[in-house]
Amino acid sequence: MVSASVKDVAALAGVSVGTVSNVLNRPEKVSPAVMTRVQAAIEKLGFVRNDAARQLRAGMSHSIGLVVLDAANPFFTDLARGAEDSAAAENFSVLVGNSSDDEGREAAYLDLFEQQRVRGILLSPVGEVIPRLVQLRRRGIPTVLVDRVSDNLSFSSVGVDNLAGGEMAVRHLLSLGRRRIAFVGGPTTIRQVAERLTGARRAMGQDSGATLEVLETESLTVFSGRAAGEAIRMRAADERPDAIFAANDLLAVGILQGLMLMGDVQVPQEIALIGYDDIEFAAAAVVPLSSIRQPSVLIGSTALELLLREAGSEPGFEVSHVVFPPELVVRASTLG
Amino acid sequence: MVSASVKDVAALAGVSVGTVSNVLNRPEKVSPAVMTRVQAAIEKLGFVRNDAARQLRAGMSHSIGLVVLDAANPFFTDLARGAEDSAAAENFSVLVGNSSDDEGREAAYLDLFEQQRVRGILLSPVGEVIPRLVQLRRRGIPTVLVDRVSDNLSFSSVGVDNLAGGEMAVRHLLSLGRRRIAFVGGPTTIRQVAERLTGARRAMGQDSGATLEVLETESLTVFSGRAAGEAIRMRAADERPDAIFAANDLLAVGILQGLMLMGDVQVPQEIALIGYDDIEFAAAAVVPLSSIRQPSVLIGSTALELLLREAGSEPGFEVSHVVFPPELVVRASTLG
DNA sequence: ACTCAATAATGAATCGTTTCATTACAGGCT
DNA sequence: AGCCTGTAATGAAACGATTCATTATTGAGT
Repeated sequence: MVSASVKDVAALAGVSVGTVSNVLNRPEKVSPAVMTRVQAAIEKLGFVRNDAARQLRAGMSHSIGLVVLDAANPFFTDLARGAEDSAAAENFSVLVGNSSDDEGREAAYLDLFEQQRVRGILLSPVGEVIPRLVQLRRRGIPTVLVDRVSDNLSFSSVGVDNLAGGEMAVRHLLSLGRRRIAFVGGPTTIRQVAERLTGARRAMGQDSGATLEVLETESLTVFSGRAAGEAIRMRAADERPDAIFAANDLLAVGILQGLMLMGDVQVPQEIALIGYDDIEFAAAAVVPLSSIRQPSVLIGSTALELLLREAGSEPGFEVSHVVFPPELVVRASTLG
Repeated sequence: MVSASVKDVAALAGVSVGTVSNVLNRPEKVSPAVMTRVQAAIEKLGFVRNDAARQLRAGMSHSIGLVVLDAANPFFTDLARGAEDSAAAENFSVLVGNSSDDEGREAAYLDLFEQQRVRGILLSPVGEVIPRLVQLRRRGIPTVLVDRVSDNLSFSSVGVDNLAGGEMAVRHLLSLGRRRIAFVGGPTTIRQVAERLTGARRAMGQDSGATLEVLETESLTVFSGRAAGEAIRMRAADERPDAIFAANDLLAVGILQGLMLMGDVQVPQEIALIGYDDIEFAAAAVVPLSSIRQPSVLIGSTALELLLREAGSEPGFEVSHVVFPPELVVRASTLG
């Protein structure tokens, strides 16, 4: 026998299975004498609850599914930590899936989570998943969108205002007196990138003397950034921008390296640089990076709380949208 | 009704539940006519298997538990990816838990995984967990240790030879003609750190003209590294080491920044620097970092394969120990 | 026509836990 | 003694998928 069941425990303690269950779930209903007898039996047999059986009976699991775009990005690591902490406080656990920007993997995780009858799903979406989410909701599994706002109002969401963030970044660069701004980021099919760019354009609109150049990258990684930085370094000095807004910090770190190679271009003297996310590494870069902070841990914990609230409610529950304000963090890369 | 069961499908298709199950699990046993009828019913009702019920019946889940020391360290992110890919190939899924170097959290995840009756556990251990692992194995849940070798031979393990790695790093520094070597890392209670240091000492033994200084840090993070780097930069030039071996790449990145601040110390001219792990970021650092590569993805996939093999076997199965050789990767930080 | 074998479909039993209506019992009160 | 109340403990039913021994059906072979 591989593991003991309540029945075994009951037999050893000389009580009924119902009583064992009471010991486990409603200790106050059990007399002290029986209590200790049952506990001794549990101890002796090394009894461990079978979660599958509990779930089957309960009809729902005690887990939450989380699907992130990129498990290697510190932003999502932090977000996941926030969600896990909040979940633990309510005795839930979080299953993390990494979609790696791939619609197929995203769909596979949603299927898996549905089979597991998770209590709800936290999702930073890749593809056009709304119909699938509607279906899931109809089957009793609510979703909260994270790191994404505004677009489809029929699902709750928690995120940061990317437009405001983009605007804030570029306005900061303009306030330093910079006039030839470059936006580096891509692919622009990624919603967050597109929104930050829109925000940047909005900031430009207020200042007619300045220009905005857009350099699209293949991905939001350090390597893409480095390539972009080197491309800029190769230009004649008077063709370079005097400030760069990178769509995220990984890019910004790469750009920094591309620019400074051989000491060619000084940051911030010649080119000011600002990133997005304020990952831990931004502050630790060679030239500490200015950035637009997103409260990643808070986003995760808030989303989870919203989700649990929604999961416990009746259909027709009204969804809510939490938008945290982005915050400008100024460091050496945009001083002077 | 929140979701349909096999019974509902059977009723709609006008067959028995057993037949529905056959459609799902033994399609070859079912006549084409019935097949399509059942599939139509499944489609119509939006039937989704209930994983809890399957598991209960099967007695075991189709999941593997993985507990890592630090989800934010790219090394573990890569390892997890390797494990997930391998698992997916055999139709298993991986549940990831982050122990954050904390024995309590580690224990909590082991409990959770036992309740879920996972098929096996991949663990990079924090505390003294062997007794607990013995217990789990007795209950039918095998464990494979990752990123840890040699110590307890009663469990399978997959890792890299940290002694050899440490030796390799320091021998490389000596071969450059450097003589005043510093080892930066800590806390030395972390097994991997201690082993790398031992390896470093072994390399020193072969060269009597050289000295090894040990600088212990509080953690293996960029910030700890930066502090160590700054401390070294503050010394009089002739008291500085001429080469540094950092216990991991996060530290090395920090050290690099601490040293180069204000352009004071040149790497590698004045001080050569080598890290450990060869995370993606090492190659992308301002001065690309030499490092000791660990095949993180491969470690993860190998460990998972070992685990599944062990899970499918009889008790008494002999454990195995896979030790990958570390590999020296030379980049700009140790040239010249 | 009849037997036999092969193929399809059936449905009751099972996994382990929780729930809840029911029973058992002790002690207080008249 | 008889009745009532409240507390403890009971054990059968339920959750949903899978399995497997059994039954039904078909068709080939004589």
